[in-house]
This record gives sequence, C-alpha cells and structure tokens, in this order.
Amino acid sequence: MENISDIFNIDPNAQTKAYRKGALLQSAGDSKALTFYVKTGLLRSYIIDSKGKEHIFMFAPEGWIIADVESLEYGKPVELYIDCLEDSEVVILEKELLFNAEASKEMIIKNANLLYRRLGVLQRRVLMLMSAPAVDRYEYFLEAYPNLANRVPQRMIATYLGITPQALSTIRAKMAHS
Amino acid sequence: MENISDIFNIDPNAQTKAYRKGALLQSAGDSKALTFYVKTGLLRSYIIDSKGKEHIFMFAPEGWIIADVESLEYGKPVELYIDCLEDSEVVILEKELLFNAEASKEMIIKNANLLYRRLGVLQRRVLMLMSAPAVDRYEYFLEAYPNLANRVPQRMIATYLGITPQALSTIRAKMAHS
DNA sequence: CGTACTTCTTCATCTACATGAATGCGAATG
DNA sequence: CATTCGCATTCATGTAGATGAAGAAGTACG
Repeated sequence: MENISDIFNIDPNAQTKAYRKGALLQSAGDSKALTFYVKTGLLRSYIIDSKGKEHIFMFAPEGWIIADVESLEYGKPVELYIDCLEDSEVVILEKELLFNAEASKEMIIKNANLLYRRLGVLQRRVLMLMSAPAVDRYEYFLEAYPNLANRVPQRMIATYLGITPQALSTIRAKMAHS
Repeated sequence: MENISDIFNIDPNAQTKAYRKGALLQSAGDSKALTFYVKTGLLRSYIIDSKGKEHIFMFAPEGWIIADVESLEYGKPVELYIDCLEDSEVVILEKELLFNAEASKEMIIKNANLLYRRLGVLQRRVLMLMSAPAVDRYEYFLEAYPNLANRVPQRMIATYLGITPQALSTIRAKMAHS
C-alpha cells in the first residue's frame, strides 16, 4: 500500500460523495463492481467467508483507490464488501478512466507505474502470509503502516493479518513483556 | 496468472538466452533485480526463509513475465530466487521498457491493463491464503492452472500453496477416497 | 546392472493458532 | 446517571498443518 494520491487523472473538482462511518459502499453480490477514490477518511475492503468470518483485504486511507479488482477484470461476481471506517469523502470512478485514450501518455505511464508498485506490495503480502509467523507479520504491519495502527481497532488489524483478535492480543502481550 | 504473451513491447526477434533445467537466473542478494520474459520453458520465483524453507511465489510458463517487483520498485535487496524448471529460452528485459515514452499509447494502455489483471490474480491469492483451508487452495490451483499441475512436481505445488509436501500428500489421498 | 538420488507417501508427535466462553472497560445512548 | 454495546483481554480446549523419520517407487548415471 503506498500513496497514490493526486494521480489517476482524478479531477480534483469531481463530484464527491460523503459517507458516514459504518456506511456500506459495496456488497458481495452487487451486480457491478465499483472503484472508489478516497479524498478524506478511511475505507476498507473485506470478504466474509463461508463460516461468516471477516477477512480484510486492504485499508484505503485518503489518497488511495480501492476496488474488487478480480471482479472488475475477470467479470466474476462481486465478492468484496467495502465500507467506511471513518466519515469519508469519496469519488466513484469508472475503471475505464484509469487508462483511457484521452489521458496524456505521461499520465498513463504514471498510473501504470503506480499499479506496478501495488504489485510489489502484494508480492510482499503473499510472501508474508506464506512464510512468516503471525508476530512477524504484525511487526511488519506496524512498520509499514504506523499511522493506520492508531486509526483502526485491533480486531481489524488481526483479520488483515490473517489471525484472530485473540491471537493478536496474546502476541501484543508477549511483545510488551520484552 | 494469466497469459501475457506477445505483449509488453517485446521484440519477437530480441536476443534470447537459453538455459538448462535447474539453471539459476537470479539469486537473493544480487545487486540488481532482473525481469525475464519466458519464450519457451518454465521458470519459477521463490524465497528461502530464515529456516531454510522454500516458498514459491509464482510459476512462469511460456509467454509470462517474472521478476522481483518489490525489489525493482522499492529498491529493496533482491529476495526472490528465479530458476528454470525446464530447459527455457528467456529474454532479459529492462524494466523501463514496459512503459517507456517511446512506446505507443495503445501499447502502454495494453500493458497497463495486463498489470491490472495481475492485481486481480494476486487479490485472489491473498484472500485464499487468509481464508481458505489447504484443500480448497489446492482445488482452486488445479482448476486455475490445470496444465501446470502436470509439469511441476507435487512438492513445488505444495510450497506454492503455502503447505508442506507431506500435507499435500495427505490431502490428495483424502481427495482420491471420494 | 547396481548405486545413488529424488519424489511421494505414511505415521507419530508437536505447535501455532483457532474456537468458545468469561471478564473488564470505555464510549455511546437513552 | 444507568444501561447497553463494542472492544480488548485471558484462559481452557481443539485442530490443521508442521516436523522428523522412514520406506517404496521411479529415474539418472557410473
């Protein structure tokens, strides 16, 4: 996750919509996946698995873009819920806007490079999930997103890391004792 | 993982290098991360964790591109090993070629969209690693990459799924019994 | 042909983390 | 102010998958 603010040909005067904390912007099963640019506030995307458990895919603070890319790109049913963790102002984007032919070449290259960086972030995420124990994933999260740790509840950090809130609690307890 | 062949402004006459099965093309600790386009054969990228265990990040059959994107984009030390699972012909790319200003706008848009699709694939991978049990991940792998399952030894599929070869063996035994 | 090597499998044991329940606490709400 | 509710914590128990060892079968190579 790196900041992709003021990019993606986003018209700073584009019409924004305001949502209250807790508002649900997209739901699994929706007919069409949307793309949101976050001007202010904080969004998250997550799935609910077959046992009813939440798993957070990503957080999107101001300047970020968040979407169900798999659904957008492969036409699969929408699977990611997207909601507000804080009061937020967002712009709803058409996916085609990101790389449309009207944009300047420089802008497209800029956007493409940002996507490429996202790949780097996801590479890290996959490798951590496969190879690192929960405590290491937590420490990496704290380093990589220090401000987020203060804005989101522990239980959400836990489901982002792929563990339960209880497990995170004991990890934190152990870390405090040393 | 979808096919990204004949894209990425790859000159079909570009000079290719031939490598034998088992050849190591990139190693953790290398000073500069490389990008490989696979013309024929099969490559993989993987890390070796602190306990000496391998974890495969991805396979790259003919037509694919493979690289340590995190190192390329964030200037981090090279962490991914890349080697040949079959005799292969590859083209070594400069990263800048992907989105350079000389390429046509259409080509850049094409490339950017391919990157976007890769994001969709990685989204799926992360969600599976977080929420799905090993047996589901294996079944998804078989569906998504049916031909790879025949070209790659079980133990590598296991480390791609994030489990041990023993665990995969018992999963397969159970699946055969039903 | 025999030896070595790799892959796959099975089993016994161990461990990281999940699950479920109980408690305390602070913030929101009437 | 009292009540509720969400969040974090702790504990007792359960389980998916790891670990380590050992054997069977296939393959490479002298």
